[in-house]
Amino acid sequence: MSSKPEINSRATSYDVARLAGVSQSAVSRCFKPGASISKKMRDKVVAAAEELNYQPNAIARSLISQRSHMVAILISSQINFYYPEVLFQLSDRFSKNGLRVLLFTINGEEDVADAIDQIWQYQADGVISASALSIEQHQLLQRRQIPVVMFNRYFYNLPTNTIWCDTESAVNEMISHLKDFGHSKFGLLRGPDYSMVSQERMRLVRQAIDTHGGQIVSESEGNYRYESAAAATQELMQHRVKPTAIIAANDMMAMGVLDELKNVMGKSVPADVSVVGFDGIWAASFASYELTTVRQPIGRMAEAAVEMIVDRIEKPTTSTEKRYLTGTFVQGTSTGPAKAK
Amino acid sequence: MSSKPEINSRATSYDVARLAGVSQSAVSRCFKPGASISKKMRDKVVAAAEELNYQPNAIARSLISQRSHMVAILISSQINFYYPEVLFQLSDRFSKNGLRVLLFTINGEEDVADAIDQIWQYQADGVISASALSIEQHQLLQRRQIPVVMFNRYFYNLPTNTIWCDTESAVNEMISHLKDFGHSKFGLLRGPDYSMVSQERMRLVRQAIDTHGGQIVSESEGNYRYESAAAATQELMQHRVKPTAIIAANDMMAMGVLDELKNVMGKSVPADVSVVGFDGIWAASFASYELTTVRQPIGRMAEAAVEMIVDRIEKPTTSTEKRYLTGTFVQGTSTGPAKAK
DNA sequence: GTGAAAGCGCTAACAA
DNA sequence: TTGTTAGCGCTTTCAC
Repeated sequence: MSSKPEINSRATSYDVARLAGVSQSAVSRCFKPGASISKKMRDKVVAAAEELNYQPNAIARSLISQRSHMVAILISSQINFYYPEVLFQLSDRFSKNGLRVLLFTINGEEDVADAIDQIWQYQADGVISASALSIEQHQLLQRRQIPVVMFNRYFYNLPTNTIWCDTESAVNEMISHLKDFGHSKFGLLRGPDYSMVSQERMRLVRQAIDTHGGQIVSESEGNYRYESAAAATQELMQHRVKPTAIIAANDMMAMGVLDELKNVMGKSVPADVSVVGFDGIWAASFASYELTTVRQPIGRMAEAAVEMIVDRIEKPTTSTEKRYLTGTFVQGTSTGPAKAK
Repeated sequence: MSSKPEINSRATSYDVARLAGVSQSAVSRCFKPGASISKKMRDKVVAAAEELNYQPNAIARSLISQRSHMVAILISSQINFYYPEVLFQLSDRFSKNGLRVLLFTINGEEDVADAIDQIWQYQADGVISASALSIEQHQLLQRRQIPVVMFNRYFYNLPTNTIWCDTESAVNEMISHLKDFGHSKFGLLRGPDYSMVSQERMRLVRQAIDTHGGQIVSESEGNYRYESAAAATQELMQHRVKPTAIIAANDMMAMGVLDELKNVMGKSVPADVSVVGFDGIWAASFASYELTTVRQPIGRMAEAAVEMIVDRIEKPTTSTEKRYLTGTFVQGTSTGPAKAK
């Protein structure tokens, strides 16, 4: 009766072993899936464990087995609806895969450096980066043998594990859709210059406009955030030749464009101007916006990212891979016939 | 020259000690803030550590020191803009405090139970719960001596650490504001019945309506989510006596109400109906909504939560505390003069 | 199938 | 101030 450890103090595998009258290693085996152990032994141990409320100490386990079963997620803490969607999708899936999430919200370059150190110190098994990562930082992780999967970003000419959204055909559809509505004068709202996502999207847009005909009458740059769209919209619309359709590099800014046009400039969307975005975030589907956009299959991308990192953790020699998931064109009510001249 | 450990294999404090020609414990001390160590020794160790790219293994440190420096955050993964705001605020602050975040996104009751086990196994130093937690689950954490801070929820008659938003005076202002606009027929859109936040908000609303005069002509219930507002709005407006102002238990639903009224029912807001919400989430301030609402000081609440859990971690005997931060009334453009009969 | 024993990498007495 | 030593709680050979 007195073999119970102090109330309040946590039971260890030794306590369980003593109570069950077996060796400590037997207890360990009992909690290791697929270990060879007789039913009788298992029952004894489980009973003792239950009585003592025993659960293995994951920290000790990590130390000896060199596997923390923790995965780090790096994600921008910028207020932007895209990141939370990605984060929650990833997190939900990691827990289903028996992995814990170590969260690092990133506000600036220093945060990344710090996160990378913590990842190293805490022996995270892998990293998903949905935040800016420099080549040096990526290489540092590689040198430390920590598998990395980049979410929606990659480096040129560098083997990386990447989940990317291929929007080429969707962009084509989008421009063709605008063209069908009679649009030929486009305004472009780019993302930040350093953003590969923005570069790629804008490249595809230009290419599609070339193909389908039309011209870009004005351009401006935002920082992906809602607020940045207000000034950018003014800039786009102040041009001598006004665009009849505005293409923003992400939904967040497209929502800002729409709001500026409707609620500040007194324009009507899509009667006066059509607006399109990229991402397919949830908010873009709200009745006040109903954006026409190119949707990323965020759920499937998260699924793929988790799968990819799990594979690399289990088999570190697995070669790098880029997975391109196809984005889809989604027609909302933010686009309509171009206003007759 | 050959005392360097295998390239690729991580350096330990022993490797550093060997290279620096000192004892392993000296290395340990060097990385422990405030340990007594001579400058000369520190320089030697730091140089060796740098050469080997040494950083202490946090897992081993946690095992021996019984402090993981990890804090668990439980948060609903429901698609609702409120939670991500809270999560990012908390996470940013935890990293500033030298604590790592172990994230648990919660989809249902089972997820909570699972998270609680993981928290125990991973020896999280503390827990912030911004998700539903049963009394039993809370008590289990208490029995395991893990400090818990509840974010925006608490139990009656049970000592808990809680961060709560006091909206009483703001609600009064809100109702008085509506009254000034000539509103006297209110529609209430409650949150789920089990939600204390909703109960409290609705209680204060009723109380304020009693005080200022007016009647509740119709009521319905939603689940806090945007989508649930559509049907609820129809229900509210189908009543014989129609409300001129609708009060929703959170902004997310208020946005849904506004969209249903404007974009589906063809009403004008606030000309036909006024709409108010609770929370003060970022999206509620977008030009398409500009909700009149009661704002929670989310940043300060997060700050308080972090402070509270840090205190409890450092001094476990600290008594429980409830902190009530005051919400503020924010006037948007979703409210205006009541339509003359 | 089971037990004994050797660590994983670190911190924290305790001596010197 | 520094080094020696004993674990933290577990996994994993290795005998039996």
